[in-house]
Amino acid sequence: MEKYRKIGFKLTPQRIAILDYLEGNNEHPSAEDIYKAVSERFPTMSYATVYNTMDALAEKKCVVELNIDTHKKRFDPDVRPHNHLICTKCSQVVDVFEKYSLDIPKEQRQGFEITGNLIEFYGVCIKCKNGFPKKTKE
Amino acid sequence: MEKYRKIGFKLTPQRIAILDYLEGNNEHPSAEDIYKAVSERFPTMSYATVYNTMDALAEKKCVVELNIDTHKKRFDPDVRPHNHLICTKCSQVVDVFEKYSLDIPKEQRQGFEITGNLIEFYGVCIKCKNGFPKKTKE
DNA sequence: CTGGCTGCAAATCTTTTGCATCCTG
DNA sequence: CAGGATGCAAAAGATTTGCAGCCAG
Repeated sequence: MEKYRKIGFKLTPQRIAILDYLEGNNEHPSAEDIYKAVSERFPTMSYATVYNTMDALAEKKCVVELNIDTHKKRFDPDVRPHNHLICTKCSQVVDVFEKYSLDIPKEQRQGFEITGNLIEFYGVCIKCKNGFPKKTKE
Repeated sequence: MEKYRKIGFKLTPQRIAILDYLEGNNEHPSAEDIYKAVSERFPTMSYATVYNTMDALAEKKCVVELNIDTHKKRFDPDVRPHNHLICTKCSQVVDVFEKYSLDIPKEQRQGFEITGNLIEFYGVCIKCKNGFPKKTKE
């Protein structure tokens, strides 16, 4: 926790509650997930605070924003380089730490300077395969 | 054009205008881009029609929906399997047709049945590198 | 004490929906 | 001529913003 203060991230009770929720969380929660979980402890918690906090954390590279859903940002508190495996039925996202080194042949780079890559694997998770899909909106 | 009618896709003047706009377009346009371009010819064109048409095309696999931006869907009229290279400064997206075969070791699959993958390469395009970034909102 | 943080409400942006009308096949 | 498509306006969902009051450093 001290590390946050050191990098100029002011710790408030709300922020600590969010950090607690994110600690070790590998469910790639959305802003809504975070809001719902944390507002149980902080009934006055607002979305503005969730978004502010997540923006600040992303800026300090303490969290990664995922563009997996089109119109719902999700957050990954694990900032180690890794890829994702996404269930096409229930949208669950799990981490894949296998390393892949990918290169684009020069002829195909179109002048870009490559800085990195992200692999999204798609599949069907074990629950959905067995006919017990986790409920989601879509 | 005949091929659309054959697969049960009813052709209206608006739809033909959208298809014309998409033909050979490799700029991965958003609904807004499509709406703006096509409504010049069809002043009464509505977003509802753009979304309806794109949904219908996606369902017939004539177009692919891209989740590159968080809350702005983009469309790719090129349905051949390929990956994308995205400029982190101006959000331009270019196609990469190099083939990569990626596999997740069994131990890391967590019971998933893998169906596919998508690679997003990140980089800085030649214009942004040279200090002439294409204007975007963000 | 001061600048950054909070929380409410209102605004914004993208996408969806309801529905009466229109027109392709 | 029937069923799907259109287009308007309103609704919905996610995120952002304005701003007054609060509190960590």
